[in-house]
Amino acid sequence: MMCNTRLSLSLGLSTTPPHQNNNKGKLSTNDDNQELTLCLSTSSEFTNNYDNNRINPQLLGGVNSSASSFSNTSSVKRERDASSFEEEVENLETKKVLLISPKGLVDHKDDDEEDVHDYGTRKKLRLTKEQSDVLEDSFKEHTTLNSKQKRDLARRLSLRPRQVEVWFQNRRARTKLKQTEVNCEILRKHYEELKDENRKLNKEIQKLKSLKKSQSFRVKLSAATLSMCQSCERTYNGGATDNSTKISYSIGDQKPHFYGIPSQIH
DNA sequence: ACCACGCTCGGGTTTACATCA
DNA sequence: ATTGATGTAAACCCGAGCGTG
Repeated sequence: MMCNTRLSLSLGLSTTPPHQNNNKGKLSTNDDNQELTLCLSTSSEFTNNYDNNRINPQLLGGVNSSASSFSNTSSVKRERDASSFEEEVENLETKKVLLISPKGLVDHKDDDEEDVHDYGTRKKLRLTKEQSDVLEDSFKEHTTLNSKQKRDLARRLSLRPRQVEVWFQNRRARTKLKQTEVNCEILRKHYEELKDENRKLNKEIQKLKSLKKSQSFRVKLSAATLSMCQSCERTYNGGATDNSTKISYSIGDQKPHFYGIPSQIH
């Protein structure tokens, strides 16, 4: 257990870290922070103070101006079960020393405010099995939530509506990703089939080419039996009488014109 | 019609945490 | 027992679209 006692004293106007700003990324000043606060606690107590009672980390840490400036904390044991706000306040009351302006400590966190570690790093809540199951069941019924459904679900699961909203957003993203993977696999199989078909067709082409070659060889052997091509009327007449092997060549035509051979090419 | 505002969503990213070698 | 790599998922950021006053 960490017992590094920390003493923090800060004074003055501070800027809310972007990551905890409700206005998503837009920096804003918080006039309410114009207060003098002195906190004495262990590091884990700092966590509780900030997570549950919304002390601005600027007030705890002092002069830093970004969330990452507070991230040098050791890992904090995650809280699987959401404890009630009252319990947290009670814990705080026994641990903290608050000299001036308790406002920051006693304000209940808003729906959109997230949990953060001491010094401003966000704390990641793991949903319990039961919470996940309920959310999954709800997702099966409807992949999006209206405000009332969200609130009801949040109340039922002791979560903030924002957490329910985020869960559904991430769940939809996961579903889509999975579907994309399935589609990708289908396309891959289709591609393999086409490749296979293409290979077969190429084989067929090679067969035909070799057949054509052998036929052309036969033509050479029976060159003397050529006769007129009826379509182009160009003649290389060898005077043969057997028209089963007759062939004629046309000027400007690469393809030989066959006679007597069942309509293979012409 | 235009504007400001709030809300929600999708897509992408960050990061706390768990697990495993 | 410790540690680094890796995967997962909660939380976040941002831009876009829509409804409303």
